[in-house]
Amino acid sequence: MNFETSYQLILDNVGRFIDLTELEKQKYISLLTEVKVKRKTFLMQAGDIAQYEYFITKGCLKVYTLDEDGAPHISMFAVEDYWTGDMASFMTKEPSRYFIKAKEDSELLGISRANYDLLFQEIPKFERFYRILYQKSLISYIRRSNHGISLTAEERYIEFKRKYPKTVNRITQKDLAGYIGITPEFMSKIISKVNRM
Amino acid sequence: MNFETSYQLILDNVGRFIDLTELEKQKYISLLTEVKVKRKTFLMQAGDIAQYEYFITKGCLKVYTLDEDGAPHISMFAVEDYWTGDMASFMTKEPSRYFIKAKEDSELLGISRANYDLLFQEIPKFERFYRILYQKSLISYIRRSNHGISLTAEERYIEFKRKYPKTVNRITQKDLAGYIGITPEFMSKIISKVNRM
DNA sequence: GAAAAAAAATGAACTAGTTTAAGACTTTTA
DNA sequence: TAAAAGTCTTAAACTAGTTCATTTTTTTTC
Repeated sequence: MNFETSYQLILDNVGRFIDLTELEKQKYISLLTEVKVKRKTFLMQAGDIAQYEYFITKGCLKVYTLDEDGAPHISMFAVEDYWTGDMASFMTKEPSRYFIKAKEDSELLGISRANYDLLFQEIPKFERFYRILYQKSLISYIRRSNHGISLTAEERYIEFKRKYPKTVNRITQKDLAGYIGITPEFMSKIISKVNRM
Repeated sequence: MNFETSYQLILDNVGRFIDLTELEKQKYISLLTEVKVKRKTFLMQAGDIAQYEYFITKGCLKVYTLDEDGAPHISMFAVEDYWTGDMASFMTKEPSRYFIKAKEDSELLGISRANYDLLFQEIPKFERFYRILYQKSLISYIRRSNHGISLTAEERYIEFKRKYPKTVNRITQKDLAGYIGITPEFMSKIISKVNRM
């Protein structure tokens, strides 16, 4: 993808919540870093300090941790038009416990911590953009953390399919199990049961 | 509690992230509504549209939903210096699925949706305040929704006790079970096991 | 396009957490 | 302050989800 196109994507995303002048758009874009990651390579690993927050313009990545037993727990699948990273590490500058690995060749736009801080000084309107972005994310995380605790694994799978019908086809059953919070074996059973219904 | 004191609490809370002039403080306070709720009464019920977001200056409330079987799922215990409400309903003006019930006589400061919108026009700095507030909440919800899925009930209980040692003593075991996501019977077993260790 | 590696399916034995029920203890209300 | 209502404990039978082991199918790599 040429960068014109990927800049257009991020400007459209920002444009949903705030209006920018041409000058502000140029300034904003000058603060971004273009990043490409090949399939099966890491954008970030546990132990790293998160240097960037990313906007995905192309591809698919998984964000996950490993528990003490080495079992993966997937916290999100990041696809086009999504923001990703480890915000806790990005803000505190402490080492992350997350891995971010590309499932497909992917293209991202990153903002460094220094530029993120600068952005608010240069274009204070971005406080509003992030206020609304975080507010919306918060609403969906609150819903997810309640659902996670009150629905059965089968219900969570049906919910995921309903909410992200395209993403289901881009990820393996094993990764979906890691997201839903069950073993791949049980995921397999659920899927064959749901398909039979 | 006199209102001087409760205003001081909310101004201190806001003051952690932004600096306000005396004039801005007065303006802000003029947008707030004082609310008292007696123990065992509701601040809000499922079906209501959330008219306010609340800051708690005194007391303890539980925020919960009921699932199809009528079983309660508690999403938070709100105590002094916390913010609460149903942000989804507050923003979209759609009916809430949450109940908020006082566990102790409580005092709150509410901001209505109209005043919340006005606040950003009058004191744009508040975009920054809420950007930071939501960002921090998001970080802790992301952590919680991952923990919820990867820890056992016993581990979640130990984690809760470590993180909110004071709150544990203000709520019943039954409510704690509703928060942890297990039955009161199993909560009872976990507590007697953990105390024996 | 063959070989190697990874993912998916299936089944049997197991465990964390639920359900139901009943009695003891504590708090609330009149 | 007695009665009622709610909370906590314990235990036995149950179910959703795990673990481990094996085979089949799909994807990746050279």
